[in-house]
Amino acid sequence: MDAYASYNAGMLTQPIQMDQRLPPRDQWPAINDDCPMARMLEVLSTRSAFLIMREAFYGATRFDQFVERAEVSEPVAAARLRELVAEGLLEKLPYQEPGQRTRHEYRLTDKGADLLPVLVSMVAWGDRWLFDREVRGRISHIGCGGQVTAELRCAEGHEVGIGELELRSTRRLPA
Amino acid sequence: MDAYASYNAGMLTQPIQMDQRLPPRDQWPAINDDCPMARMLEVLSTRSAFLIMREAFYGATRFDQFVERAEVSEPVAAARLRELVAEGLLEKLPYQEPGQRTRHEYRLTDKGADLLPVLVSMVAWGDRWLFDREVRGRISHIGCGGQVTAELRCAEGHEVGIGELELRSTRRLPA
DNA sequence: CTGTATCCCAGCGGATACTG
DNA sequence: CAGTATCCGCTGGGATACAG
Repeated sequence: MDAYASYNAGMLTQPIQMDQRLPPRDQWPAINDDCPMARMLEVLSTRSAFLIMREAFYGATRFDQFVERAEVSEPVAAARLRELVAEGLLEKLPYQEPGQRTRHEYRLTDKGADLLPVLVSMVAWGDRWLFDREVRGRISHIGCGGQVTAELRCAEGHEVGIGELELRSTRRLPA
Repeated sequence: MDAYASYNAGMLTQPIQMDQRLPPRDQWPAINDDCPMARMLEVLSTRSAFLIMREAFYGATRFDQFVERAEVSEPVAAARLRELVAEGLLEKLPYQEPGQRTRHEYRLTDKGADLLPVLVSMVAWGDRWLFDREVRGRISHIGCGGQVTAELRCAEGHEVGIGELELRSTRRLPA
């Protein structure tokens, strides 16, 4: 029980089969190696990476746009863009406007675009708790125009509050 | 137009009144000072802070639990816990079990608990893109038992994809 | 316009040892 | 059990200058 409690410490980790025997303690994988949140923080580890991604969502595609709008220095922008491309969150594509030389643009990949719920929920939290406001109309649904937020919902469609959550530890056993 | 385009560079910032005259460029507030996401990253700036918060959600309350489960060193845990308490994400409460001396426990505040959508969306992204899986049952709704995820939804209840979003720049003018 | 090279500083975070 | 003190290496990130 104590072993399980300790082993299952990561809420945000992998599925566990509770009926299996546990391997020796020293063979347990590190919690953070199996935690998708911890791994996500390795991909998007720095403040500047978030800022670059923010501007990519807003529509920045060129190097100087990222530098100015994310308010980071050129070396930092270059490093983050290179890393984000390597991680597959952005892609660097050649394009050519008529009569211009070939240029490159940074575009969100599906993998990168799928981070939007993370950014949106961060924004919602910041608005509520750091600016003490609920901002409406920042992001809306094309067509119906409804305000878009990141909310916790269950498969049945119910909106879920923090008190209505059942958190199951889901640590996977090592192979 | 160019001025507006540049001034409005932050998708994730504050409401702008487009019909007002702009102040001189050098009086514009820094983009990141007005961006709730950037400000949120100051509060929760480090990897270890996220790990500590993760364990708080999972139920850790004591110092040694945070150290073991978040896999951070004692000095780091102490520093992060102190900062998170100062920021109001956790609170340090005295408690006493019968026959024991007074101890302290770290509890999520409302402000801290409200970060759950951020963590959940990070987890969902990590599961999908770093572990190549969709995990079901990690977090569920007490009562109906339905899987809980952080989704982008509009006020009308529609699930919103990345292509269906209208991002309005909402930068507030300086006072 | 899109970077790279170099220098420099501050802060994160581990290891170790020590205290109430 | 719950930290603090100290040391030290690594990295993020700014400033500046230079290059294709």
